[in-house]
Amino acid sequence: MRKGEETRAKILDVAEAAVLAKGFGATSIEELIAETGITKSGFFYHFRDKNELAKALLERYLENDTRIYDEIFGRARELTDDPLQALLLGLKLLSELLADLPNGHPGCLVASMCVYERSFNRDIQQINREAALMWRRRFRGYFEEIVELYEPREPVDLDELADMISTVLEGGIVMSKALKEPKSLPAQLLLLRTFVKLLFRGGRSRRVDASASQFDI
Amino acid sequence: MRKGEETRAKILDVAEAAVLAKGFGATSIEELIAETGITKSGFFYHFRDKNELAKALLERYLENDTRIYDEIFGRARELTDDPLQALLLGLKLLSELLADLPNGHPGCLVASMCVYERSFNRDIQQINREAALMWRRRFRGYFEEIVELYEPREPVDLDELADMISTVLEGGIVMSKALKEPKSLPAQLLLLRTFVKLLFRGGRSRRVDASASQFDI
DNA sequence: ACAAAACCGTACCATCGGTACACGAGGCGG
DNA sequence: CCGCCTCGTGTACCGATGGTACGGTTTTGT
Repeated sequence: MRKGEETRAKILDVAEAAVLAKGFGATSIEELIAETGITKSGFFYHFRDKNELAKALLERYLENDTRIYDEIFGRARELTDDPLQALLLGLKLLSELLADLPNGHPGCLVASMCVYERSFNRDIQQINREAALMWRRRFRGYFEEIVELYEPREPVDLDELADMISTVLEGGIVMSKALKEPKSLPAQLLLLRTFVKLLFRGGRSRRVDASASQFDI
Repeated sequence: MRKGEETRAKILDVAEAAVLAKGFGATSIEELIAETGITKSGFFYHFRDKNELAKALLERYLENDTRIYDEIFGRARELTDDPLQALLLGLKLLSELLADLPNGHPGCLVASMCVYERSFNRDIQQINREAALMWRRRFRGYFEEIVELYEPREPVDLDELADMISTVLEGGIVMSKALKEPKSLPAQLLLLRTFVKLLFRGGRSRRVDASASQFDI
């Protein structure tokens, strides 16, 4: 029981690295079992087909993703009472985390699977969609707290605003890879941070004491 | 000689649609020749291997891409003397164009090929990089004109700012596909437009007559 | 009319995803 | 200690695919 999950995890580890490096289609099962030290039968014992591998890969990736976001934005929230400051700090922390990755961001599995689209099962597309909606809910929640205190200088839809964080992250990953400049991704995230700052700061604050919002984190 | 290019173009048409729908790896040559009405030998007469198909595909895609940008931002530039207004108008026109695509943006080949990365030849990666740098130069040019007249409210790097347009476009495509909401991409682009507006407007204008910049396009 | 360009037909090969099925090591409870 | 279940191994096989090789044929420009 324990051993099985170990092997399974090892397959997923190897597969994730390969998929992020070469794409899902270019990752062969034979290559995975060679590096894992397993046989073909062994592989198909754990995963019925390649589709189920993709599913498991995606689910594990998203769990880890959620954990990281919870940690970063949770920590930011602990450090300040102001929701705007918390988000700005969270974006900065995330940017620093991304900048510290030695070889740049390895790539996003969601984006990787999005490219394939119709080659995959419906449930994978569903997982992808739910992941995007999950991100939207998360960041929208942050922005809802913010607009209770700060009036945006321009009218914006909170869903779209929330989506922009995911958009810049996904786009930043693509552009970082295209440019071969790992620093591009964290830079773009900081630029998005500037946008959030411009959007809510300098505008009329809805709360009485807005002095704290003038500090630059 | 003319006929050859016709067939070649037809192959590229079929291939582009297939690649954008299913990804490059999931697109089989046999499928392409079936839909093109050509034989395998005929295919390999035009392209030495799949790699060269990818290269031709990418080059053609980028030429078309450049043409569209030239047209849109050229038209915007003709309609106003103000570089900021021109860019804001261009972004709006581009957003409208993207919103009018019935099935949403078909996908970006650059992003599609970025995912594959190491499965491709060096020259494809090089083309990808040069495409990204080309976009950077284009948009940086626009921003350079702008900063001569408008002082940004926050200090920004012009390369990063230029990259953000590509970033939002690429990320918007990914998120649109993940969310299955084609309208997300044009919405994100308009949000980026809001950012540009906030960044340069309301700040001190460097020119004497800044009244025109207060019009909302 | 002639040569080059633009294919067609066929045969073949290695790899890959996937199936099927028989068998074996190891732990765990009874 | 027996038998069962988990977790695999080993082998053989299938269809599809990318790719090669090569000879033949049609189409086209000149």
